[in-house]
Amino acid sequence: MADANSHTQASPLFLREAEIRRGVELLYFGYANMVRGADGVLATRGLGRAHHRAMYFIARRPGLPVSDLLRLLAITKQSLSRVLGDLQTMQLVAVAVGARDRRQRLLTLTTEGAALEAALFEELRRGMAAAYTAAGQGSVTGFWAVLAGLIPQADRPLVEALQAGL
Amino acid sequence: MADANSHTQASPLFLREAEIRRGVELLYFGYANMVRGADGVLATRGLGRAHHRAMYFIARRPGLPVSDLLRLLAITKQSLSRVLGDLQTMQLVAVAVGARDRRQRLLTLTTEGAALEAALFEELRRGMAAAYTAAGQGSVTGFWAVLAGLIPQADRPLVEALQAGL
DNA sequence: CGAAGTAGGTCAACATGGCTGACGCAAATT
DNA sequence: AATTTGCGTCAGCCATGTTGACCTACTTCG
Repeated sequence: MADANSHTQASPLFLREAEIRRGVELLYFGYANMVRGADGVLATRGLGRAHHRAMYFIARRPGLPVSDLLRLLAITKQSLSRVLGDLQTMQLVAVAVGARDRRQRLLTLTTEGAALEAALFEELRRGMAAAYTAAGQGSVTGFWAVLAGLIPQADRPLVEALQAGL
Repeated sequence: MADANSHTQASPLFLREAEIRRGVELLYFGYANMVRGADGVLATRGLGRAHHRAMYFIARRPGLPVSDLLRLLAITKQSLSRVLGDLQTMQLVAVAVGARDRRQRLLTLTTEGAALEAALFEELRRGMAAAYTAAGQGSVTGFWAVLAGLIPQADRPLVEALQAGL
């Protein structure tokens, strides 16, 4: 890590191709390894990564309307409906009619769904906590800052809303 | 692990669930947005993300044997062979018989393949460079450190070999 | 040398999770 | 009253992953 700072003066080199590629590759492998951890748990239930993503966001924002989940996942409603159908059939997700807007379907995890999500999250937590610890707290801020910079302006409110009021 | 936390007063909170979830989410959205950038270029050629990943690593390590590419992508050879077949048919990738080991097929990009990879890389570069700039150089080191920590020990040499001798 | 292991290719069948397009309905908005 | 919005659904297609079986060519090792 002292090595990574070895170009102390040279700003012109800051955006060199090698540094971009390093970021691309670490992001690729880091993401792949993070999600791989949960696959084992998912397999025991016959679920896939798409189910995990949906459950994750529902856990994060109980009462989430379908339209919000669609925006977060950035997939079509046809794709989501298959996943959501599975989760409802398996009694992992429950829907409620919106109070303010009765057209909305508000999504929540059932008790069983919450338990499964917790088990899945534990897999993510294990890897992420180890990475935070190995890198040190100072690194975590930088990690967040660069990743936030990858998200287009237009999408940031979506992500921030997810993380608001923790 | 107590040691890594010991330099702040809020140590017990360092690995709080909210901070883990923030990392998970930023990693998810950051990765998704990075790769989305190249989709437009890929679509003009009728290619998918799997083709991009293969071309990326071949560009990164010209003369890469198939077995190494398989390890990097972590997919089966049957899956890869479809992708590689497409790329060879489209004259984007060329194969050569290994000199030391004649069983090996060493992969390289053709001139046309290299041009396409450059265009795809430019899409990645744009987003990553903007994120590096917005976050600042200090953040980039932390970004790398945390991501590296997500990669299991066993896989690190693979990634480091990719980045060696830049 | 001969046996065993390795690098790679191939056929076939199947699963997952995206997509488009076309409809329909109930509820909210104007 | 007309329009828009939120959601669901049928039907079919595509990209990309999987398993398992089987094959050749080449290298390595006893």
